[in-house]
Amino acid sequence: MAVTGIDRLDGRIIGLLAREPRIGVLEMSRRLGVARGTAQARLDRLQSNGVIRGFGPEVDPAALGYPVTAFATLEIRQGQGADVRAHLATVPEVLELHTTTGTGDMLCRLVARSNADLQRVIDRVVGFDGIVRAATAIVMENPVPLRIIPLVEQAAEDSAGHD
Amino acid sequence: MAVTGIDRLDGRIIGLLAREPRIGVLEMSRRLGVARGTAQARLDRLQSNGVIRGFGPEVDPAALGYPVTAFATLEIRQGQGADVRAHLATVPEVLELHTTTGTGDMLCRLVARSNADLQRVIDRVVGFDGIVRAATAIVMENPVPLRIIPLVEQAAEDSAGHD
DNA sequence: TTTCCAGTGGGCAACCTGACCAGTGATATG
DNA sequence: CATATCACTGGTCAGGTTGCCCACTGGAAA
Repeated sequence: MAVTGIDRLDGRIIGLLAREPRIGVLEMSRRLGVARGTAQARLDRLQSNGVIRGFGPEVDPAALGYPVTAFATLEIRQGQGADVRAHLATVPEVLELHTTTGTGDMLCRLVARSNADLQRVIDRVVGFDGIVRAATAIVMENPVPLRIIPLVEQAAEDSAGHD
Repeated sequence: MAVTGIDRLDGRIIGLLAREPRIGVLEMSRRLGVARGTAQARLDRLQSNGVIRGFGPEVDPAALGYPVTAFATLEIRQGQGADVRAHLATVPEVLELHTTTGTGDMLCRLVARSNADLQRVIDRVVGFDGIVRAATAIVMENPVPLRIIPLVEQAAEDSAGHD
């Protein structure tokens, strides 16, 4: 079914939702200048498409007492990948894990209560047999926090031609 | 301001919201077995605390036509940091940017329409004077997608003692 | 003891949702 | 050309939810 293109209206819906997440379908249709049913249908489609995965609460780890973020590049012993994945999944401070090409085999995002606490987290992460080596980079600043709107706008424009 | 501890009830609220984001305060209070006002007040506090940053839609880049994710480690020429940050902020495919300690100076998350397209994105990213060198790791699998619930539970348990 | 705070349980009007429906214009399809 | 199909409009409806109010309770701190 080709790529799930989105048009400008879809883009505006996502933008609106990003700016004011608690907005209802009715208010949304008013701002967009379309009928409520249309806004409803578009939103339903975006969700069943998988373009919008959900509206989960965005929790700030810092506010939870975990102000330190780090990225760790892990080198894995051959054939231990599955075990390492399972191990890392049990560590709450591992927020995200990817397997990658390149120098390391895996990349994970960690948080900790302090720089000192990061040592504990890293020990727990690498204290597992399949992990050969770990290189950690502590995050100092976050000039661009995780964002999606510019990409949504790009995608909406791209598909505008054949729409 | 001490650390913004959360207790078990807060933890359950966040968990509930994560599982069923479209749930209302009334239904939430029913599930939690507390009065509606309590659920309301807790939720308000979590939001003004900054623990819950918002309820923005989670958009899947893959569904938008960007199925390829990569991480790039950038080395920056001394004193060019601010310029590079500004440059990267203008690239829609840059989803996230951090300045870090360690081998590189910055780490950014990229998406692209294909492996071939990733070349275009990287060219655009590094086609800027202040960037000395870039090392890119393409994401193959994502065994642990960005998550927060385990950490929330951890935080809720930790503060349960002195609560 | 008094005050403060979080929580309870209830009530109220206004609003929103999900579900319908008939009608319209544009775009395929025969 | 006639006919489906599709997305959209604009409207209705009952039922649920929200935001706001109130009085009351129990625990903790001053």
